[in-house]
Formats: sequence, structure tokens, C-alpha cells
Amino acid sequence: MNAASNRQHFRGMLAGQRLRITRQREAVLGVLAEAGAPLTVESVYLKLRERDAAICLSTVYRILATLAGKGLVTKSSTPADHRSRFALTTDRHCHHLVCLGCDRRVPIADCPLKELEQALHRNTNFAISGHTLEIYGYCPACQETNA
Amino acid sequence: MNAASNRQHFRGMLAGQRLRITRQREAVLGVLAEAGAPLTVESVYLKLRERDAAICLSTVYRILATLAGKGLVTKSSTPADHRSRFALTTDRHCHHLVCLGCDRRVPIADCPLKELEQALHRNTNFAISGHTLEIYGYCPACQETNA
DNA sequence: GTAACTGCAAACCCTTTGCAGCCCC
DNA sequence: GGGGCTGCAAAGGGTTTGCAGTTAC
Repeated sequence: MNAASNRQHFRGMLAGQRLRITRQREAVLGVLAEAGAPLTVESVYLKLRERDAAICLSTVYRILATLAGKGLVTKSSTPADHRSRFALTTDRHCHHLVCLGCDRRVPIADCPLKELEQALHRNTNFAISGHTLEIYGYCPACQETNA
Repeated sequence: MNAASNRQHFRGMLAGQRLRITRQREAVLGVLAEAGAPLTVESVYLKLRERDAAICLSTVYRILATLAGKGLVTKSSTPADHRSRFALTTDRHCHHLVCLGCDRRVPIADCPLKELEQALHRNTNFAISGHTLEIYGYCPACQETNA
């Protein structure tokens, strides 16, 4: 997808949720689209500053909270790191294998929890709305470094 | 287990890790033992105050950090809540079904991830050190309240 | 024009830390 | 007695908020 069509896509996403199209919101969506993986609020902010986008950190927070509320981005949090991370919401539900050394993230193809959730609903009558799953460890490169 | 034997047990846990036995540490262990589920630092602190135990919040933080370092308690963090929680370390590895309405936590018997972790290790050569899994939704009572 | 949005700075919550005094060993 | 532990208060990091000015519609 090129820059121009990306931009059209972002505008459609915002308009579809009755959100105003602002330079800042487009820029945040652009950074998340390029990243592909969940980013901390601070790194979104820093990437924007690198590309000379004038924006305030609290605005990044507000934009991400708004977009998360509309479901356009998804918030996640890592153990061993108290900062929130955000990524564009994808249709595909997916988890990550996270390296505790270098923060590299490898997507995991399947979600093994659908059956478990159905069983839990039957057993407990909870209305299950979601789950978090993250597997962490050290990638081959970081294992060598720390050895 | 009655109060006296609990107390003996706590002393053994502390001494076994070469930690000094203090009134505050015994009290923190007592609160966690009664709770059974992971507690926030603040709720540990409040429960101690309720029972007239003179203790400072930062001491609770320090005690829990120390005990977690020795493996006597286990730290966990919930999505949708940036606060850490602590529970007595149990032999049994276990996850929870959490109610987003009232914070009630129901333990889930099995961990469905052992096989997945082994497969991931084979495929990626990551040294896998752990995972987080939490399933959330609304318990029957909260479903009625919000209906 | 007007409501939504942004920038700025201050406030907020959770957590950590420096230091002086206390208490377990 | 001495070092580990605690209380207190202040600082730290991430996040939220009040308000005035700006901008999209």
C-alpha cells in the first residue's frame, strides 16, 4: 500500500467513526501502520518528532485513547513493562512471542484459546469478552549476548 | 491451617531465605494467605491498616519486592489495570478468569500453553521463560446489573 | 459559527529511593 | 553491636486533565 492510498484509508477509518480528520490523527495512524507491531506511546511520539511532525505527547495519548475507544487501534500491555502499547486493530486475532532482551516481537499464528473460552462460558456463565496472552523469553541473538 | 501454624509456616519461609522475621513481613504474608487471590499493593496495605497493623505503604512495596525476588510471592499484572498484584507462590501454575465489573477472579484449572510453548521453542529457538494469560469478561451477577 | 480537537502545563497515580532511626540476629 | 529493615517524605515515570487557543466541519 503506498502513501497516498494509506492516507485515503486513514481518512476513511476516521470518518467512518465520525472522528474529525486532523493532521495529528493521520500522522499517528501512519506511524502505527509502518510499525506493524505494538508501539509504546512514547515511541509513537518520538517517531512523529523525527519526521518533523509538530505534536504534543498528551495529544498522542488522547488520540490513541480515542482510537482505542472506537476500536481502530488495540491497546496492550506487557508484563515486565508497565507502559501501554498500541497497534492498528487487525481483523486477525493474534498473539506475540516477545523477547525480553531486545523487545523483538514474533507473531504467533493461531490462538489456542477459542475452545477454552467456550468451555469456560459453559462452566461459569461468564460473558467472556476477551483475553490477553503473551509468551516471553529470549531470542537466539539475546541468548548469545547474555551467555 | 490455623493462625499459629500459619505463623510458624511464615517464619520458616522467611528464615529459609535468610530474611529477617519482622512483624511487618509476617503480617503481609498473613494477608496474602487469607486472600488466596492476587492482591494489589494498596489492598494489602489497607487490609493491614484495618487490622491495626502499623505499617507504611512503601514498606509494603519493599516487602513484596523482596519476597518476589526470593520467589515466595509471585507478581502479576492485569491488563485494564496498570497496578501490580501479588500472591503467595503456589506450586500449581494457574490462570484466572477475571470479571471486568467486580474484579472477581476465578482460577482456571489447566494451563493450555505447555504444548504451544514447546512447539514455539522448536520453531523459533526462543528460550521461553514464561507467559501471561488472562481471560476477562463479566460474571453472571454483573451481567444482570448492567443489563 | 461552533463543537471538536490540540498544546501546554500542572496534576495524578503508582512506584521507587535517600536517609535517619529502629530492631532482629 | 551491627547490618538489615522500617518510616517518612520527596522524587520518579507514565498517564490524565483543565483551560485557552486553534481547526475541521
